[in-house]
Amino acid sequence: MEESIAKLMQRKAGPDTVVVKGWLRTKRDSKTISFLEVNDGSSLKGIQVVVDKGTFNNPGIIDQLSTGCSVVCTGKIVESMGGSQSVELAADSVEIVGECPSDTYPLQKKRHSLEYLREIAHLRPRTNTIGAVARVRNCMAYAVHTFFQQNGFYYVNTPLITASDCEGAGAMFQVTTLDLNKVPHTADGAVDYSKDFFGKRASLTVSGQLEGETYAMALKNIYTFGPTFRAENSVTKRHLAEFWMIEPEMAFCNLDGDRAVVESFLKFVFGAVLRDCPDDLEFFDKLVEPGLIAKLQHVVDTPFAHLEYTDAIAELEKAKVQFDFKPYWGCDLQTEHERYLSETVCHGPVAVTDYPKEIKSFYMKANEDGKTVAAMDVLVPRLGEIVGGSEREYRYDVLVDKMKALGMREEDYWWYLDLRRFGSVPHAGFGLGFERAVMYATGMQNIRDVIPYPRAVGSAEF
RNA sequence: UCCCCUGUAGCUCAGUCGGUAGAGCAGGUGGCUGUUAACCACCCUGUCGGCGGUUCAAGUCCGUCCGGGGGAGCCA
Repeated sequence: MEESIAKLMQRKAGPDTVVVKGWLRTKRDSKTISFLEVNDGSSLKGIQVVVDKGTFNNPGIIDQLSTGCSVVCTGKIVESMGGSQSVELAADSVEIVGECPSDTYPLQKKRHSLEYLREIAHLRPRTNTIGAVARVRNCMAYAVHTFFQQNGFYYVNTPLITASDCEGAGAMFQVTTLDLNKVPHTADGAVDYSKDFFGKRASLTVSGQLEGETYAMALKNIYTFGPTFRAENSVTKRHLAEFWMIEPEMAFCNLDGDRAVVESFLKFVFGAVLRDCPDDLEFFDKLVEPGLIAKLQHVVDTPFAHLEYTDAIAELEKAKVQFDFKPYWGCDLQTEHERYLSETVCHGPVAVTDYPKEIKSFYMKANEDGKTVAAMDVLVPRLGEIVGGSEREYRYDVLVDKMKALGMREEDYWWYLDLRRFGSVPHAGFGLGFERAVMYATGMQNIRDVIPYPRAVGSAEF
């Protein structure tokens, strides 16, 4: 394996000949000397390659170098005379691997708008911002697996194509091989899905939770981490049609246990970014969200507060600030409420639990009071909700009654109900939208800038 | 789906009361310098998103369609 530029720049000056491969970000020329900044994505800042035209064997090549071209440079690591880097490469040779015509190359040595970069999503990872996002995203994905693996969770791959509409979490994308110009019909005029690929109507999954629960009933602690799809007709900076979700599920676990896992999980993931991506975070802190590092450090250092929904509403009702939406018992918390609870009441992350059953999903465990369910949202400063979770209803009769009340058909969930018939145990879990977490860690304001190729309504270029 | 904003040079944007378009950056040329988004001078660059309308005259006003952004709803 070749040494990355990030590794090379940690070296001390030495007599060894080293090779630098990467893309030219900028060239600063003078009569006798030329400075090249070469980046290979291993760090925000590239290595400075210095060409002394007097001793260089191929000075003509310098004129052919332009922003974006790929190069192979060989030379020795030397101490830098400039102020912005400790070492640099004194080049013996520079070779152009792929040229990059400057009159048509869409990226320039200047700041571009993120909107413009979205139009050239295939080139934008070469920019500072999107490159840094990619490294932070990678760090977080690795940390997610590390956290669960270290704590005895098994990684379960739940299906992407499903025939069940989990919890009605959102509009679904239909999956079919039927000829849309010749859709087969049954005698009563409905679409005849028995002729379709799966013999029944199928869709892309909106959540792997129900399938995840089945494996938690065997492996005790599991997690999923994969793509999820919502055909929601919403174009916002916080929604995607295709996004990645993390959904752990723990058997023999109640809501308090769930809350404890969330807290250590979030602290671990954000802690990993603080530890492993300091340069990228500094960049985001400086140019994207001032105070970002302090915000993340605060999440890592502060014990999460805990408020029951009823107490949270009481706090909101006595708040001195004017909300756009007046809070009352039974209302769903608006983002403004969530931020107030986290920022003003708790001064840090807070888990709000025990919500009214009417505003939560069918599978959440009913509490003794008959009014609330064992649900939990983790709220963080500046963002609001970052995680939603619950203890699941594990009592067969209670669950069936609830489904009936909602008009759900038992036979559609026969396998899910089987879990409550055969060795049922209290269990709990939560879901985290990975891109939302990456937004929080980077300060990026639009979800389309934290995933390589965003899919949204009317937008699936590339 | 609803509401608001927006579309002008390769990029970021200005363009007043309607009178046939301008700056910075990028690019080109030359100069200068161990430079750091280098710097200095000069030069080049336009179906003003599309279509239609009002007007002597439309980048500017009106209608409509398309693209982009933000908010609401819904959520992860």
